Amino acid sequence: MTSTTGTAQVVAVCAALGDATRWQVLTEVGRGEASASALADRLPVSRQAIAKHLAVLAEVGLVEPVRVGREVRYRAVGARLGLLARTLDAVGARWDERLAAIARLAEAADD
Amino acid sequence: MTSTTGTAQVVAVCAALGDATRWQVLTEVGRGEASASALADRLPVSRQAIAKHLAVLAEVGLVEPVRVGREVRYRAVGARLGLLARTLDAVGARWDERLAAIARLAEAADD
DNA sequence: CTCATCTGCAACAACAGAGTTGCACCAAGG
DNA sequence: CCTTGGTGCAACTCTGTTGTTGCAGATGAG
Repeated sequence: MTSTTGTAQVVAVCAALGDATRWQVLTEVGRGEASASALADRLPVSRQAIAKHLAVLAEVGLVEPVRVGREVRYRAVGARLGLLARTLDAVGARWDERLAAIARLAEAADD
Repeated sequence: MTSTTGTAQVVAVCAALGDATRWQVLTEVGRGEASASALADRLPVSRQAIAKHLAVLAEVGLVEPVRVGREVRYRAVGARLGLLARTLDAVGARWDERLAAIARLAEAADD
């Protein structure tokens, strides 16, 4: 198990986050554990559509199923989002650092 | 000017990052400024496909066009990625903090 | 036991997007 | 001037995804 996220997983998680309805489902789950049926009452889509979104979110670890009696509630996993955030930040920092290095070289060449 | 990213923009940027080919284009640009034609030589897709990906990336600010003579080179904007990372991290932290608060309540109820 | 409710599977329609090819246009260099 | 390499636009195909409806199966409540 790596502490850094592979590029394939980065793409997968971002793809999961890159849908307006799915983001709405995710944030709603973030407000508190909820089942697909409960979410269908609050959101303007059918229960099955929400179930599919939850399956996608669970696939990449952004959400976790919790069996409560006969219903399946889902809870948001903040750590997964935090891990992605750190990976993205590291990549972005590398780009900017590279540009800064080039800028330093150009400045040194002026002498 | 907000220091936090709106949900619509979060979804848009994540959607831009949620494609394997586009991520490949982005990381290649991150290695150094490059034009669509130059990228087409290194990647297994046509120049027009790359041009579309660059347009999507530029739309959300992950990449920036730089005119050099008659060619248009693109450079990766790490700050944009860093901003997204901070937004995602804040959201994830909120979820986990909420869960921790519930855990504290449950523990207090045990007394 | 019976009923209501929640879940899961499957088939289908509709839309979005990724990729291609082809052509026109512009600008630098011989 | 003319050629060459780069960009931009448009149309088309094709695959994947989103969302729907319908039905069957499980499971707790009365």
